[in-house]
Amino acid sequence: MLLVQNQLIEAIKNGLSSLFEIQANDLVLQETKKEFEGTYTFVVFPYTKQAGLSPAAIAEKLGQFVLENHKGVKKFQVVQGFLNFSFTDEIWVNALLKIIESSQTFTLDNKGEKVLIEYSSPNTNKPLHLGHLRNNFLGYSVAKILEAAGYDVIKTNLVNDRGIHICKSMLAYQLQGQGETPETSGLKGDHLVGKYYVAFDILYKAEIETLVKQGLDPEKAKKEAPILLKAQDMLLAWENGDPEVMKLWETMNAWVFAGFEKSYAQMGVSFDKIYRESNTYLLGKKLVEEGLKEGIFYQKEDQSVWINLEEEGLDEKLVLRKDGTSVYITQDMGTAQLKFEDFGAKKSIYVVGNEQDYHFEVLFNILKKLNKPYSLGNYHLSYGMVDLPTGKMKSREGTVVDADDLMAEMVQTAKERTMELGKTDGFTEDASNELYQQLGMGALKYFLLKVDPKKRMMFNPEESIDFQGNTGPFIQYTHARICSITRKATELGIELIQANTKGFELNTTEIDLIYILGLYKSKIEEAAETFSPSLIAMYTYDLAKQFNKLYNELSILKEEDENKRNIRLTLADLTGKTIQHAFSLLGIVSPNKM
RNA sequence: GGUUGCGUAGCUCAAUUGGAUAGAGCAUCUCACUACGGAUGAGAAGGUUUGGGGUUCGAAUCCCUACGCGAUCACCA
Repeated sequence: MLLVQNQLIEAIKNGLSSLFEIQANDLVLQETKKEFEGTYTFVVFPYTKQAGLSPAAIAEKLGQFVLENHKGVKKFQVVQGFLNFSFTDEIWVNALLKIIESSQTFTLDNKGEKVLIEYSSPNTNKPLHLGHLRNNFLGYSVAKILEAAGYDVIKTNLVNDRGIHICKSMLAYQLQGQGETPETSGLKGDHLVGKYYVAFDILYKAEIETLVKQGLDPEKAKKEAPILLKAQDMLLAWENGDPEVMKLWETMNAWVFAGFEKSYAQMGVSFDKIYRESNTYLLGKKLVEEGLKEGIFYQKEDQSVWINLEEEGLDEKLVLRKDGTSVYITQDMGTAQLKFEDFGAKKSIYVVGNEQDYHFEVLFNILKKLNKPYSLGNYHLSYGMVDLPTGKMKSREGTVVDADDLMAEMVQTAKERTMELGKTDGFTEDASNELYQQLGMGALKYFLLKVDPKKRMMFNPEESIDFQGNTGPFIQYTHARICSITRKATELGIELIQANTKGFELNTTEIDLIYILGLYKSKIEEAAETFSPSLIAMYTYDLAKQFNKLYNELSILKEEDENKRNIRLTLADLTGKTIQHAFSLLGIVSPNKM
């Protein structure tokens, strides 16, 4: 389609220049609105002054010129200042053949450029929740899209396995754990540890209350609660390598990692390399020391280390505490350095929620000041929070939608829905269970990915995620239906169209479908540039919808005209393959039967 | 309070980056079928794009302003 589009642009340019002596460089064609006839629309309003004619008159003359000078244009229509063009059927069939040829491999040419993407980034003090699901699905999908767009992608995960919050779970476990393990409790490791994170908060709040009752200022009470002080001591002990603390930390972390591994497997996401902050924070400290020598950082009287970013429009920022322990940003500096040493990629994408916009602005500015070779290609893919009707999720207060629970629920819903419809007749038990997985996870992933990543989105746990309309299962269904058609076609010995492009007559439904199919590769490109899986999701929906429309209006295998039958089968086949590929970019499986 | 993002149908989301009568799904109502898979298709209804001003041939989109909702401004991560 691109070729046709460019030819049309050229023809319009020539028309403008020879009719009105207007030299226009960047002409943009728009898609013609559904209610009008045509494929592309050229807006002539901007040229009325230069041409000295009414918009309609310009459009009329220009349309006539293009019709005479461009063989592929079948007709044009003028509506006010909008000039709409339609192409001949032959152009469309040729376009279809080109699309098929280029869809042999859907991926774009290799760009010879490495890109790092970091996503997931869980804390090892609690299980994953709904927000993490959006993060993981997004990160995985963006990685897939970048790969398809021709980049060499390295997926990384930075696990936040150290810090005061980890000590909180540990401390509560020490106090109340009584030797409980995942085995004895029957709880998944991350859930067990999360239980003690909540327990800490309860103890902490109780202590604050007591202190306040004793007449202490609430703000002061928050800082001086004994259990909090103990947690701080524990962090220091950890950084000093205290054997007992280290042992507990290792044990509890191992539980959490085992739990996460299961969750990741269920999500269908993976990583090329997993980093742990416990391994990178020392490197961060080293970078701080270097920067201190070079005068990029400075030390205050209490020994804490800072950077001044006021010139960049930001504040002073702490990079090392007065007791010498590292903070969040110290670790991120170390990780950035380590990632560069490991992979040498100059482009790096961080998939992290928009609550950390400020943090990443600071981090990227620090890296620039340090003049690191990887300091210019950083991008914070800042996605919006998932809101519940009750407001924001808070782990400590238990107002979270747990990731494992939600995924299990989705699979269960898929099962019920499928059994209601009696769709698993002839399936083995294993096959049915696999199908429920694919459908349930497809619904969930599509639900979270179809929305523009930058935007906040709403999730209502009371209303289950749909399986009809603009949903994953709707598109999966379309794919399965197409598979059924192509299976039958093979049995009947019906063939796809070959190179012969003469003598085909097309309906608008077919033309519209060819048009959409032709957009796919440019959608991949666009999604890669904007890091937006939602573009792929919306595209796939449009494609499936257009195919279903055709399916309802026209016969495919029962069509008696051989040319028509074969071209429709070709369209079905290509649609199925495109859906399958597009969904793979979203991390969604397209079953052949459902 | 400073910084920053957002506000579109009852609900959840779109809108080709300034273009035509603002589009989909869900929910509501009507219709199509002995079908190549109905987890479908066609249609109705639903909107002063938060309010008010401005910029121009043309504004959901850009500017100003008021209101509303988030995020952030930690020696938490």
